[in-house]
Amino acid sequence: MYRIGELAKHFDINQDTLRFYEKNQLLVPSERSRAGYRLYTEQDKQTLSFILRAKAVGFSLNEIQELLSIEIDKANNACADVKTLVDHKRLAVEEKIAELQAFQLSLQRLSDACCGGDVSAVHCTILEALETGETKVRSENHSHEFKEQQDVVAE
Amino acid sequence: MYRIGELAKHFDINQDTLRFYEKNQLLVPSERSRAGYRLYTEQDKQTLSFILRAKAVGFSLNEIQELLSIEIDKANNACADVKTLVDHKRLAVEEKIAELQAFQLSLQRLSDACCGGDVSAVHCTILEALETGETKVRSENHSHEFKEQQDVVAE
DNA sequence: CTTGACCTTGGAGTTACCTCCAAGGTTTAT
DNA sequence: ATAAACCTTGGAGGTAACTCCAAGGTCAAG
Repeated sequence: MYRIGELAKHFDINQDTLRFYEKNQLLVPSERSRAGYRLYTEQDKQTLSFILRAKAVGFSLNEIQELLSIEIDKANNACADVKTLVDHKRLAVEEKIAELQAFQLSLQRLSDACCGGDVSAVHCTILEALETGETKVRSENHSHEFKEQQDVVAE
Repeated sequence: MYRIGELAKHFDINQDTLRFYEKNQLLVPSERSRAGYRLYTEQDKQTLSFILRAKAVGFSLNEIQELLSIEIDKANNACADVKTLVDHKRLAVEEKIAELQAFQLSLQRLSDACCGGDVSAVHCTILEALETGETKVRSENHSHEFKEQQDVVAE
């Protein structure tokens, strides 16, 4: 059993965040001490860990609640519905992974373009690294002048 | 050249979001028409695409700006610093990917535990699927007391 | 020349997600 | 038994990221 302060400290979050999660039914401590202190079980701790990790990869608290409330139960007829929901989430996660892997690759390219120095890359940004399959090589066209005026188009 | 409405429609976002991004220096349209209309180039469109994808995988606008402003330039002495930043980001992305893959796996298990029906799983939640290496099999302990979870997080 | 669909700006309002505060009760150490 | 370090509640405040609104300018079509 953890008290709110312990748990908060363990995950380096604010106690108020835990109270907030409780108010919003994301994480309700399994017990209360006689004095009314929140008491979190090991299971609660697991759940919190899940919540924080899900948050870190871009799920909203609403989505996380949705995930937490999924309970596949063969005795339940709604099983097919649940499966649909899960598969839907799975697709979303798959997309996120793909996005991140593209990121990963482009950051790698950015890193490689730098200092490592066997390539002739002179200039590179994340966008260029993402865009092109290879490290963008701009062999010396630094046309970084300011263009003074917005001389129109669009009639 | 795209006008704000076209671009917004293309990405299914609000025009005001684009104005907001401009105000916060995330995406400043390359040009303005004589009348003052924002004109976005193909390049701007690319950048927007990047911003939205980065957002989807949990980066804050501040972080995205940081990513966008990374410019590896061999002529620049700050190259090592940039490499450090990039590698740092790369680590963060790697972690996100790992998290998502764990998710992926557990969702898969959830899905498999359902309907597919060759296993004897009777009950399974995302937490249990994450926790255990195998599909959690609870052969018949339905302690489904009522949990009155009323007011779910906003709606 | 008017209509309607565009666009502009500044500023206010909203939502999600916390974070802080005040007033007070509980526990533990000295 | 008093201090400190915990905890409680309700409610206000804060930040990020939009989202909406009003008043008005632009532009192609009829």
